[in-house]
Amino acid sequence: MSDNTPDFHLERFLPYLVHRVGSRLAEGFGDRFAAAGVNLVEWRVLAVLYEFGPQTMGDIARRTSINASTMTRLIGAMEKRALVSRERPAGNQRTVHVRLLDDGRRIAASLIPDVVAYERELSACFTGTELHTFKTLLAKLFHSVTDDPVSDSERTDRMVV
Amino acid sequence: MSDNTPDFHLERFLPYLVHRVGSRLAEGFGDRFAAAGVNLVEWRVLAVLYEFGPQTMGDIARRTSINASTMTRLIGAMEKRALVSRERPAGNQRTVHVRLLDDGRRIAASLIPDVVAYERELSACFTGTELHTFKTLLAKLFHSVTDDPVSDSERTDRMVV
DNA sequence: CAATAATAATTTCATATGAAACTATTTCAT
DNA sequence: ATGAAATAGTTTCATATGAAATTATTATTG
Repeated sequence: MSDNTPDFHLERFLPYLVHRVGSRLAEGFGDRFAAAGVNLVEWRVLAVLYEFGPQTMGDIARRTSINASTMTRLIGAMEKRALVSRERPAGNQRTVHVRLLDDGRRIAASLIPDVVAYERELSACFTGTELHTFKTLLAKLFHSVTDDPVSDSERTDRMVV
Repeated sequence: MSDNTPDFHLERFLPYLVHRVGSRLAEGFGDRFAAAGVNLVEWRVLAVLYEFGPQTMGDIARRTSINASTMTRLIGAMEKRALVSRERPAGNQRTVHVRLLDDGRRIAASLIPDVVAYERELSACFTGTELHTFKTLLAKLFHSVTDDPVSDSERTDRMVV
């Protein structure tokens, strides 16, 4: 054993495993949105707005793992299509609150059954227990490598409501 | 219950969970390569060459989930830096065999301890059993959504050797 | 054994992306 | 309260990316 490199196998390397699964899932996702007139990243934005309600650019960026400058452009484009609205709230003028408009909400809602079906297809290889375990471990890992998943505006909303 | 949309929660939605974990892991990965003079996608290429030996452009593309045209550019750049070599083999002139050169192999080998350490940090939130289960489920899902992970040249290698 | 189809890689082209610089607003410290 | 630091979002700019067209080679089939 004069070899000092640890024994390493790509097929059991965590980032590799996650990356390839992520790529594959994203690919398979594509066509499901074409009909609704949105792409994958736009779906992600609609989904977090649908799920968590009105929120700041930064919150959406964090929740979708989309870069801030990309987010500016993305929300700009979605605003033009009247899927979302943008507003600087009176309370904090440096933030921008984004909210779903009717068309955006309609599209989001119409996609839910599709994505649920997609997930069901994907999960066909798992038992119910496996699926549950898998999701739990994914969430656990995510939280472990994340300091603050999401910040202010969500909390503000909770307090206000 | 006049509501016909299935109850849907993003935080338990498989593609969402995978995507955000993947993004996070990729981010954390970045700086570990800067010193060695390669970026994330270049690391991926080096890693599959290191693990699976000489192979075609297509094989690398499939294994790394990197698009074919991106791969052409990427291998071109790595060839210029003498990390890999490119050759049209006599047997099949329409394929291109890529192999690690000394510098590429050296860099790959030098990064292994780093990425192993990175994985260990990531896995700190898991028990040994959880980590094993997690990887197994990731691999299972990947294979389930994949027809043919990798094709010819690898098999050819096996037969020839 | 041509003619056609399929495959592998590359090139072109239009678009998407992220880092860094910039602007505006709010928070902090003295 | 005033100046300094921090934060949120946008803009600029250079680079990365993928889809489709292109070229070259190998397989198929009539």
